[in-house]
Amino acid sequence: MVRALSDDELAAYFALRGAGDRLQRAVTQQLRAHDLTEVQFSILARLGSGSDGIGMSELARGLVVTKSGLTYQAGQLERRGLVVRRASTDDDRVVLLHLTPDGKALLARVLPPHITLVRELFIDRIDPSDLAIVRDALAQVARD
Amino acid sequence: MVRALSDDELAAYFALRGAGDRLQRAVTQQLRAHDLTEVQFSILARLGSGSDGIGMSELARGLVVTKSGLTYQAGQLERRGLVVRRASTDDDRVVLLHLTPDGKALLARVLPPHITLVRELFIDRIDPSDLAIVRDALAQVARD
DNA sequence: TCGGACTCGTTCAAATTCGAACGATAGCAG
DNA sequence: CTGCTATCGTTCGAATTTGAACGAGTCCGA
Repeated sequence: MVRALSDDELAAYFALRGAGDRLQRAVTQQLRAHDLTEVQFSILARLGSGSDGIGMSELARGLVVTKSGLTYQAGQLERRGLVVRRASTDDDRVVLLHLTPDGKALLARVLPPHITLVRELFIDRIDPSDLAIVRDALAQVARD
Repeated sequence: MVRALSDDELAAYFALRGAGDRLQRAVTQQLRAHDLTEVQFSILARLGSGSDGIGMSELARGLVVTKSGLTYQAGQLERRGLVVRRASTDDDRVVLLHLTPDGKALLARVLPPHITLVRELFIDRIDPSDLAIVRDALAQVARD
């Protein structure tokens, strides 16, 4: 038998979905001004967070996209000169994706308003003393 | 000047995205056994939560989908006999979407495992004494 | 070293999604 | 009542996303 969700539990679940949707909508809309989709931004942001390139499969696992979807978007970004593909020296099967200088420059333009948006919609709406609780709780959900 | 996000804030942001993605992946995979996409399930679930039909635009606003996307999916569900379109008596522009008996039956089959999944991945991972805090915090984010 | 199982990134066709139209209806100020 | 504006759901073409192949490379036990 399945135990139904209590009102509190249901409300928490809806709040999680609602918060995610809300943030996604706002981010998507903001990115459109820079001709970037959410997926494309995620790729650039992930590449920008480290100094080395990232393999396609590893990248696809981190984002919410299939390998073939990433192949397509990597092509779009490469066509715009924001990203380059390079062969891996370690593993001949692997294609490493790297940011170009143009890609870094675009990321540098897009990131500040993105951070402002996250602050406005997420961080600033949570009581600072609750933030650690929320962070830890959500991290448990995200955990594999 | 944009104030950067602190480590804690950034971790909270990533945790939110991670939690949402994690849940979405698991739900999507589970629904595939019933030949339903996440969007289709959302439509059925929303229709099932009330006894009256819901207008297309109102429905689209609640879900993360455009009006034209909803037109398409409503067509898919109608083709499978899970849903029917009816004219609204109040407003001739409005098309009300209703669950059919088959739609209700399918929803009744899909909901229990869905609830079990939500419990397993979300509710049970959060300390019960923290749940209210998480719920309220996320509700603030979801708020318009 | 061989062979089988796995992972890599890509290709392809099909399914889905989007945004910009559009015709029809509602609501409201004058 | 008459315009004007907004909202309704749909259509259309283009863009994106998916899943199932595939060829190539890696790994590991026999």
